Amino acid sequence: MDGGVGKKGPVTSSQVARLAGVSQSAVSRSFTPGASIAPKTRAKVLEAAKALGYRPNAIARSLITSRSRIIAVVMAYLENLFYPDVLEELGRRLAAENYHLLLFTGFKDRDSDPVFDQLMQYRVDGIILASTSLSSELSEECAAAGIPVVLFNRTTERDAVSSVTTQNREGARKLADFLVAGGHKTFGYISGLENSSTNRDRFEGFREGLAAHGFTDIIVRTGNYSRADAETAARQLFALENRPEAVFVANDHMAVAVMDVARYEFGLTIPDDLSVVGYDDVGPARWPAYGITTVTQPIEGMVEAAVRILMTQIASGEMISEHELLPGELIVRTSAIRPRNGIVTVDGQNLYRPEAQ
Amino acid sequence: MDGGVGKKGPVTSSQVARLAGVSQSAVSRSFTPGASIAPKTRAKVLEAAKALGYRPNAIARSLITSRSRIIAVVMAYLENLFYPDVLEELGRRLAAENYHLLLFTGFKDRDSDPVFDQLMQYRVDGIILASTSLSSELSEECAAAGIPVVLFNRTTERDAVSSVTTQNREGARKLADFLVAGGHKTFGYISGLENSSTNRDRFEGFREGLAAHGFTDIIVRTGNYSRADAETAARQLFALENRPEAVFVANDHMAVAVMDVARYEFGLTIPDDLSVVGYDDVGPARWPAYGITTVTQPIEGMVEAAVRILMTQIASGEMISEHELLPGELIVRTSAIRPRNGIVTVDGQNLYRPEAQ
DNA sequence: CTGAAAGCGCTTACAG
DNA sequence: CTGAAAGCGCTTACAG
Repeated sequence: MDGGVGKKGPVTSSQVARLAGVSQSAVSRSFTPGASIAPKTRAKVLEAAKALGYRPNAIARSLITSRSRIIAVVMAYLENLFYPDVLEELGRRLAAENYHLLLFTGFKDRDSDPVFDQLMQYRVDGIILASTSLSSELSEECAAAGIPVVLFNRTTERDAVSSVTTQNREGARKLADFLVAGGHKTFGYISGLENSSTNRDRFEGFREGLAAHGFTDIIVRTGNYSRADAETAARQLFALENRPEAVFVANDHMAVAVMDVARYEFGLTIPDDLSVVGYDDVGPARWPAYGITTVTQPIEGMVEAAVRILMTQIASGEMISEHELLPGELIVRTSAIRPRNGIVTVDGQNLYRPEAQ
Repeated sequence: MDGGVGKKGPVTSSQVARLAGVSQSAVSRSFTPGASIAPKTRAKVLEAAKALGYRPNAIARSLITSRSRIIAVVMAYLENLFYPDVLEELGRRLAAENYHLLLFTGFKDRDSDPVFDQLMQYRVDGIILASTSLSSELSEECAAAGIPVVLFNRTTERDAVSSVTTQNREGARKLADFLVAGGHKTFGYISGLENSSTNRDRFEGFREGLAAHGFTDIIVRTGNYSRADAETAARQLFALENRPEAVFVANDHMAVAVMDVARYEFGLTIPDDLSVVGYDDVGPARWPAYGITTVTQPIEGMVEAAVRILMTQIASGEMISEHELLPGELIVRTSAIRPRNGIVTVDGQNLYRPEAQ
């Protein structure tokens, strides 16, 4: 019997109590931080617990405290490396708060019902929602059920549900400024999912930015945040007689695909024949083969905010929504022609900050 | 009160029972597939449940059945896209089996104790372990505690714990054959984590394969499965006076970094100046910028096997270990000089199958 | 500081 | 097919 773990399944607090010669309550108190228990008693209990290999049953504890210490993370697809990065940071952060991460992924991002049902059955303490199509439906259902929800990297019209995003509109406007300052005259946009708030904000910011300089024509194609669709969109765009000089792709994940199509199918040289800018500052954007000029989304800050909002709401029991809006930075690399002015170097990174001059 | 969900928290089976005019047992039976309940009674119950927005409390159910229907997935890092792909497939597959996925990630892959403690407290029904450093320790602790474990993409010396891997040794041998057939005479290897079984198998297969053709010298550098370390290793390798003509990088994730260093820091043309082969067939390996000649690891098959092994063990209660060893295919792309013979095209993919001739 | 007792929301023999 | 009752492993007033 290594460590006292026998065939009869996990050890219970009563078994520990018997061995330690105390009541079952005393065992429970020994494992509850801040409970009123004599140090001596506690020591006896911990010794017995160790001898038997006892660990409190979190399921039983949940039932009585009606706190599962589980946070559900809904992330339909992980194809875009941005999300695995977020997931890793969430794992770290939630563990630090002594919470656990129940992951919902790999489902066809259409109907929320099955997912919602599971969430409810496990009485999760909170939900982080990073799935575009599901957002509105699911978040309303959860809010109605009194479960704290934070939308991650997206918002809905309803103000009542908390969200963490970055300043997509401002970021996209900066990209427009950057491209105009670089001397480009014609522009294309390869969009993400058309009903996603992030896509809308990025497109609007881009349009506003260009309009401010008198450019009102943007050739738009749809990439749906997927590599395959982005490739198709790029093919359409580059086959055009009047191919735009600069293309803003709604995220880096697609921008990589767009650059591949430009180079390997159309023989274009980047940035001489075509400038490409993206969004997110995801891994491949930093690889020399791509060197994408892009706007960062600060994952650590976003995750920290999401967890903080959730913890606050769980602790207070109040459903007061918060909206955290973090800034992003335009990082200048090699995928687009650079303007003469406005680029500053900070910590070895080239940033576009025209206002700093 | 939308849907009957009021302030007093989730609805219980007793409340449904009262509304439906039946016993609480009857409500429970209505939600238990195969339980003995009259269709009429069940209809009444379901109606009442719907009116109140009732969902069975999975926590309470777990407590009594001592089945949590939760599978823990331990995956220290998600930097290598292979793992997010696995995770997505696991999400799909486990959901199909009506299981849930508790994810442990983002921890410093050193000491297993905190992770193990959490696993135990939640009484997970099974564990899928895809973290190199933790494997041996954690898997033994879990086995001792009677929790089914499957090692994913790794094995330990102890035969007692189940595992799912691909034929790394055979795959690496094929790569050696391929490179020799391509006319290469000098060889390098950039390794993964040196204590990982996968790395050991790949290296041994490679060495055996080369030795069979009379090549016994391999210049080895350590990449630890990380991009940063792989870059350093590549720099060392390429700075050598007698740089090898062909390099086998232990996985595609690192191979991308190695190719970047070769091209952008050493000005090498691939494959004219240098042949690179990898392993896994991960996303970027398929991008035209890399086109890595590599050996596949069939994610769907691996996940299917891992889940199947777990389900079997959970159902039987027996701790009989299984070892699933899936084959991989050598896919020929553009990162290495091709041999004249042995390449066949199947479903639009070029495979190296010299024996098929 | 401690123990006896109630109770969290279910499942499941048991008796009818 | 149905209901009353026991019990899963805990936490937490309550009384001492």
